[in-house]
Amino acid sequence: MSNSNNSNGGHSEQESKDRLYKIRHSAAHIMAQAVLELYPDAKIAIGPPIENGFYYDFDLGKEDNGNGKPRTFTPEDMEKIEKRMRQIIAGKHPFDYRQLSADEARDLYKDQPYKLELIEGLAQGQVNEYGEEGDQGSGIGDQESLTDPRSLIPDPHSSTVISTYKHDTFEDLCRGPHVEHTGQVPADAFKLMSIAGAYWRGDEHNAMLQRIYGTAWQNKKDLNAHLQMLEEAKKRDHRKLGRELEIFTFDDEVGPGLPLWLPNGGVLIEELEKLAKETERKAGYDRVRTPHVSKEALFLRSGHLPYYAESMFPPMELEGVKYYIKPMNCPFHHKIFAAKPRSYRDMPLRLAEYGTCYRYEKSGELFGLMRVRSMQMNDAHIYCSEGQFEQEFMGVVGLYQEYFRIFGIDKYVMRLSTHHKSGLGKKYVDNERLWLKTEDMVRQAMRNGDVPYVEVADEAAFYGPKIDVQIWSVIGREFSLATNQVDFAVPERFDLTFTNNEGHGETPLCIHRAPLSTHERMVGFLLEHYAGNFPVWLSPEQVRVIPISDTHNEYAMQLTKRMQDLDIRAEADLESERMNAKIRQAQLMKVPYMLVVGDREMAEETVSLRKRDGTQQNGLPAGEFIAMAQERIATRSSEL
RNA sequence: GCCGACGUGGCUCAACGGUAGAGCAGAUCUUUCGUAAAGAUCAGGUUAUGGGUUCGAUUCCCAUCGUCGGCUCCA
Repeated sequence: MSNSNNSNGGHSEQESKDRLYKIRHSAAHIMAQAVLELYPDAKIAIGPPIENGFYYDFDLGKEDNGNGKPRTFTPEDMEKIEKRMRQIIAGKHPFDYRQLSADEARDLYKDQPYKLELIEGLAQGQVNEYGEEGDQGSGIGDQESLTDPRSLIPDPHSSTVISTYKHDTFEDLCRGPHVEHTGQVPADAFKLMSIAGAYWRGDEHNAMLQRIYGTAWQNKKDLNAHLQMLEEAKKRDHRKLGRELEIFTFDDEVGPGLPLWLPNGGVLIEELEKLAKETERKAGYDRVRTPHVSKEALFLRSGHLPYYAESMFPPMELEGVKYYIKPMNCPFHHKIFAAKPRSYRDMPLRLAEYGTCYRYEKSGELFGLMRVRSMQMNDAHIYCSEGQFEQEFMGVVGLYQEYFRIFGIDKYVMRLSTHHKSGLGKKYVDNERLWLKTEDMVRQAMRNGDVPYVEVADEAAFYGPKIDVQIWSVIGREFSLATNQVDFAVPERFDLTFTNNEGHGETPLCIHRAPLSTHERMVGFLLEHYAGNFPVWLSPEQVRVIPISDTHNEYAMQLTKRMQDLDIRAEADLESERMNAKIRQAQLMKVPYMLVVGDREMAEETVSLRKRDGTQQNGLPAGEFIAMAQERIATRSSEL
């Protein structure tokens, strides 16, 4: 979502960014005032600026309709709030900063429990300043930290006292900065976008608050551009394109999160698999195959069950033994490693499988192809010695980079996810020494390979740190595409060993990796990435032959057959339709090449080539076109 | 799972207490046409499902299922 490049001539980019930050932050305060005026009993939580706008969280209590359910905002409320916000803006109330002690703050917010809780955190934060460092993730881009509610907690280094900003009747716990007065928030350049539920402090055990999202810009033009961009984004939403291009579908009787791949989707998957198999063969991987179910014992051994049971389909019991459908492939691969004694000469051992896994994702988490319950993973496990680790790990990073080059993916962030002390023994394997060691190995490898990354604490897998490649769906949702994980724990649980060159048993490290993600997420992502305009090699239908009238059908069929025999995915459109209509059909299906054939072409053994982008080349010898198409396909060219 | 909104033929949408209508897609017939839509006819819906209110429900209420926007979680 980061490519909304608005050019503000005259201002530096940084100035412009700062200004937007202040506008959005101030708009959040103004909205909170408006809400408090309309709902005097509302409890206010937090309201930070975020990418493209701002939000504020409220607790409206349970009064009203007497049904005991929390009171919620309605779309009509949004209009009222927006209207009141404009009035506050017109009032040009100055934003005044002041500092106060914790006790003064407690008194000021005595009726605001959420604020009181924040104040306690701040007060304690000061104590902490001398002890252990706070929870701040480092090095992540500002947009990231903007979306993190924790960033609202004032900077511990500057807050020996608590600060507030006040405008008109509203005073909020805040470290700023803000515009000078409310009039500097452009009244025609903001819009309240949606109402959503959100947990207090992002914790699902806490109360569910009402969040209002707004978008705010420097001027009306930018606002309109943003709204326009959202409209455009909807058009390339993979769910919409997936239906239009007949890639996949869902069926109520099959179940939520269980996609059915239509023939066109089948082609995409076959091509991706072909790519993966070729690449992995060259990189020294061995292909294996494993069952979809196993006894409970396997997942108990791997340690997944206690961490993962919630996300697994419930077990089925047969002859007194519980079986689970696999949510991941690793335990099976570990068993393949263990199938015979291993020597250092076998290492590294790279076991690859496009494994089909099932995860019982919570119903509200499902999202088109990006988050599903059945998935085929571009999985592999690399068993290696510590000395081989760096080369193997970076070999995988190299694979990503090669794939991203092929697909022209450049908008991604590599994210190193590390453990957090507080989760040891719960979320994470309880061995801090190995955590620190492996995390450092990954950092070292990334640095040596000169690969930029950001680091985030408390996001690791339970068995070790990982590098995820973060991407964004076209509507702005963030996902991990590829993943590359270090596992220092599970091989030991499986008693995996190899004999080293000194004749001693040694436990290997395991790298779990999925550079092409799952078919589901990859196809979902690629649909949006290409807006459905797949490169020729990936296109479900590569060539559509369009005879002008039925006297040309035979020539069209001959041509089509000739291409099909060469493994080009070609179809002839023999419908009783006008050529224009046939071209339109092919355009809508985003077929890269259309070959129009009529009397002239038939006589000369040529084709009239129309590419998807509208360019045209008449009188092209058929053989020449075929050679060109074959070359594009064979080299997986991105060129049309 | 949580908060909210929504759910009409394959798709996009209309009607909104009086018992469903259009365009596209589909089928048939006519048309044989030079770079994004030829014409006609036909077929297709127990208005997600199950209850309730009512003389009468697609329209109002409840539940279930599903989808969407978020939260939480994640490949």
